[in-house]
Amino acid sequence: MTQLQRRRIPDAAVTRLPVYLQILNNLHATNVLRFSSDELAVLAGVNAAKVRKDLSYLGSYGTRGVGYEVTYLIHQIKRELGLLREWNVVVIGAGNLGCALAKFGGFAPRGFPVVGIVDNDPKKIGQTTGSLTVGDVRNLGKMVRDLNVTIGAITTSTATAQSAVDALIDAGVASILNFAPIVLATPSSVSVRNVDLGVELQILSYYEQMRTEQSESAKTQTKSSTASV
Amino acid sequence: MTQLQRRRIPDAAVTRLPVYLQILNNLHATNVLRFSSDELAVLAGVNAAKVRKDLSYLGSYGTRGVGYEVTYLIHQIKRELGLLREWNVVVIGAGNLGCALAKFGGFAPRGFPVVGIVDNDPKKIGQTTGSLTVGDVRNLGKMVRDLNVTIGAITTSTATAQSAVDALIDAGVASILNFAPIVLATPSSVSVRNVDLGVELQILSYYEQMRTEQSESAKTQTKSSTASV
DNA sequence: CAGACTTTGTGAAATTCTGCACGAAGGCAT
DNA sequence: ATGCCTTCGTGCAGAATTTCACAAAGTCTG
Repeated sequence: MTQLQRRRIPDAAVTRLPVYLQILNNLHATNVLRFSSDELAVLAGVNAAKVRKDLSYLGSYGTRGVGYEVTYLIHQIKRELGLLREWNVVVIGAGNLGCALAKFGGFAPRGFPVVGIVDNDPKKIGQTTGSLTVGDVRNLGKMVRDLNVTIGAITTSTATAQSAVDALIDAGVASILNFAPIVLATPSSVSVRNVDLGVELQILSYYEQMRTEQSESAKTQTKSSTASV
Repeated sequence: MTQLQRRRIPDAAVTRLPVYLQILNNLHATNVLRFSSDELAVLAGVNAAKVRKDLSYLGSYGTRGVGYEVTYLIHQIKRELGLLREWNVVVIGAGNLGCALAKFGGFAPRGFPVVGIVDNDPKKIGQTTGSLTVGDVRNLGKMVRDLNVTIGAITTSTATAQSAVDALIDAGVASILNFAPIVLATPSSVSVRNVDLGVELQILSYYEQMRTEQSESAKTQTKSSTASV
């Protein structure tokens, strides 16, 4: 029972906590003070017991017979996810997507300021996008150190994505958001989250086809699946 | 009892098949004819037994002692995922992201042509983006029927995302790619895939914080578990 | 303050997913 | 053909995740 070390939260629960946080922020914005696991479960589209178990990984912050306090739970989730501080982001690849991310102001207020953008194309280096100037990818190491970067977003072409991630890891960045449609080779100490619309569409295609075939065979069976990233 | 119906593939496997397909397409492009489960496992960053089990859901298409044929497997995965036909996509919300998706030509060649884009803002309706003209969301039903749309991509503001998905479901669309940072309320017969960069960043934040704390404590602790996503 | 009512927190069962281990099935060399 | 080598396909056990079910702990009412 001596649990000085932080409790480890199951991966599956970690992916749901940001969703809960989003919902609680909305509740807070509409002046809701308290919520029950049942209410949150409906809003998040999951089982109520799962909500309670997920929240219990943070500690026992509910009150039996009453529920949870919105603001307090928001704080606890933020604490657990490491959102009480900022994590600086650098974008690699100053193409359409990279520049859009750099210009988009929506990440800084959520704690993920984009503090730099780099490319390997001499024609792009030096151009400005939003409030940032595109740097040379060869100076990535210095940039990471000077600007205290912890997260790298890869928006390069597929062909250069692997060298981009190698450069990031070299520079000491261990959290990567990858937009290139490729599986990156990384040591297991590095976290990678892939965002690939092609993959998402193909997953939808599978379930769509299942439905199509099912309604064509016009019989019993109504099994469906909903998936979230 | 009678198993005329298609084998049901586990959800976890369905999400990996598109990744395998991607890799096999690359192998094909570099004139590789055959591959073993081991080779694909390395490229996909997963266990070889998992690869074999995943592929076995398609049928027994490997040759013992030899491996799998690249082109044949590509075809089988496409068949299973429903990628031998096209699935038409409509974009709801003609903002930055919506227009970018409409203009981006990368989906049509992969079997997901964007055939329409709509908005509810009179100022946007009638404008052209790429080869498409922004339609009125009130005509969504007709558009879905006339253009045989099966997938809807929601790129509206958070505030209008729910009414957008309601309209899609009304129109008979049951596969939804949602970019709005909100959990959509949908019947269980509808498939939803969420793409939310904020959620992804927050997940990365959790594991980054775990690493940070671990390297800071870097003492006395006997139990050290490595976190990898 | 007692009893009815609500909702949490969590063991335990059920389900899903993963990975090992090995028999089966092919190729290849002699 | 025979025997060796490689690699698939899969049964099974263990891990992870989800769900159930209920005691515990609180509120509320009269």
